[in-house]
Formats: sequence, structure tokens, C-alpha cells
Amino acid sequence: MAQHLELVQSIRQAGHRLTPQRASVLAVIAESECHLTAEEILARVRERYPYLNKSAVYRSLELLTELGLIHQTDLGHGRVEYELHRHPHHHHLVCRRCKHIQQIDHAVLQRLQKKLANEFGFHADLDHFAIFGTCRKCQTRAKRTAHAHS
Amino acid sequence: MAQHLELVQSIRQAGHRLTPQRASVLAVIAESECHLTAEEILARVRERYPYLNKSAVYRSLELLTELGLIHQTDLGHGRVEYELHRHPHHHHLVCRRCKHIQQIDHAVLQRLQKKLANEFGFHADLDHFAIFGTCRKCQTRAKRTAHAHS
DNA sequence: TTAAGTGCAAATCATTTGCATGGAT
DNA sequence: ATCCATGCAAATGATTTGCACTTAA
Repeated sequence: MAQHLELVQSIRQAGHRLTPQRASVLAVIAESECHLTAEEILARVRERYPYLNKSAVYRSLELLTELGLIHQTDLGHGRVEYELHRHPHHHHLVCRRCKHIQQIDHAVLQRLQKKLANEFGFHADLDHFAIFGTCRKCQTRAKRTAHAHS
Repeated sequence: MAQHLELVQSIRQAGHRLTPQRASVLAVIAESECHLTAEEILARVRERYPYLNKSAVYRSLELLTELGLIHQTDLGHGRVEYELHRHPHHHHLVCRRCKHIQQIDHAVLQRLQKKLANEFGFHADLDHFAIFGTCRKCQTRAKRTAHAHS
């Protein structure tokens, strides 16, 4: 947690109270390599700081998102996942059929991001972006099914 | 509904039973200009065909999505929205702060789509795509807030 | 005829909220 | 000392599910 002191202090600097709940939620997310659900965050915090409530997790996550310290992603698992606002980014190609998730480099989306900024003045949150579609394997499978019925 | 006969028949052609429930769900989506929630679909179908149940809507939507006749989008409204798989596409820039939604042309994403297909063999569902971020107005507002606290 | 599909009502499950209490500043 | 933040439990609300009944083929 020591290496996240600055990060944690930015809560106070933004004019909000620095509670142990908020600090530990942020620390857990910062220490994680990947995305976590609210429930996972709750569980991990409780390993060392048992005084944390579900509501406080959601309220902290809302604040941290608002401050731009973390990001929310919906990978189609029926619940939101949270991760630190960190560089370099990576993204996800999520197959709707087999649910397989392939990571891709931020470079693939960089041109799009710039285009949106230039043309529309829109700052796209392309941290941990999720793109849904059909993976190579499932495309083949779909064709086979179509033939079977034609 | 007459002009959607072909579309409706493709349910049977895919090896599924063509029930009035499925037909009317598909017809309502096909007639709509934009995305609809499950509840809206239920309401619209009932205007002319009152024998439709919530569960049947969800089960129909699942099937139609599987068949590639419709698409699901999560525009961050807390519920999924459905629309016909139709050309030409358009997409959405959704501001996380003010919730404003700006439509953009498919051309903006076409290059990305091709890149994903070529490099990863991934067929991205970029129909009615939603990109989250911060719009021009809210970026300005965020800067102002930051100054107030520094 | 008969398996696939529907209706109904109850279950699920992530997230939100009201309100009394507590703690950061 | 203030009032922002938390804990708790109950509410919400979209989606899912079990099971008996119905119907498209």
C-alpha cells in the first residue's frame, strides 16, 4: 500500500475525505494486475481490513471513477469490472458465442482515439476497452450450421 | 409487418418454430428506427398482439440475437437495448458525465473493423457500437473543477 | 403426435437507497 | 463541532428459471 500513497492522497486533494474504506478500495485496485468486480474488491479488502461494507465499496467506486482514478468496463459478465487508470492500456476482443477474451494492444485503437478527439472533441475512455463480436473459431462454426440447414 | 415476411421466415429456416410471439417481437424491432429495451418491445407488441409474456420476449430476443437478426447494445442505461441488424450502421459516443449521446457514422470505425479482421480474424460487432468517454463540454468542466481545488 | 415454446410466478443478483450513527477535518 | 461518509437492512429492477400447459410442425 505504501507505493500508492500519492494515489490515495489525490482523494483528499480533490476535496473529499480520506477514509480507510476509500483508501483500501483504491489500494486493492492499484495492486491488482487486472479488472476486479465489486464483490472481489470487497473480499480482498476484507482480508486485511474487515471493516468494509458493500455500500461503501460501491460508493467508493463511484467516487474513484468520477475522479478518473479508476475505470469501469462491462465485459458482458453481467456485472461491472473495475481497474486502475493505468498506462499502457490493453483492450479486449470478447466473443459473444464462446465468451473467449483476447487481449490486444492499445496501438490498435490509438488511431481511432485520435480521430474521435480531432473530429468530435470527444475524449474516448479506451482504457480496457471491450469490443464484442465473433472470434475466428466461432465464425467457422456458424458457417457450418448455416450449411446444415440450407 | 408484411414487409418483414422474409425476415420472419428466416427463423423457421434456421430450424426454429415460428411462433406469433417471435414473429411480433422481430416485427416490432424491424419497424423501429432505433434501439428498444425489452420492456418497450413488450409494450409495443401488446398494442396489437396482447398475448405476449415478458419471458417470451427475453427468450425471443436471445434467439434472434443468436441468429444474428438483431443486436444488443448497452448504452449504460442499466438495461440492454436491441436493434435490427441493419445497414448502414451508426454508432454512439456516450458521455459518462452528462450522459449525452452523439451519433457518428460507421465510416469512422471502418478502418478499425478491418484491422481487427485482418490482424486477429475477429469479426467485431460494430453495429450500433457504444464508445464511452467525456464530451467536449464536460472536459472543460472537469478542468475548471481541478483548478478550483489546486 | 410430440418436442419445442410459452405463461406464470417466484427466484436471482448486482446495485441503490433511507436513515441513524460514526469519524475525518 | 460539523457534516460528510459509513453500516445496515430493505428496496429496486432487469433478467432468469422451474414447471405445468400449449401449440407449431
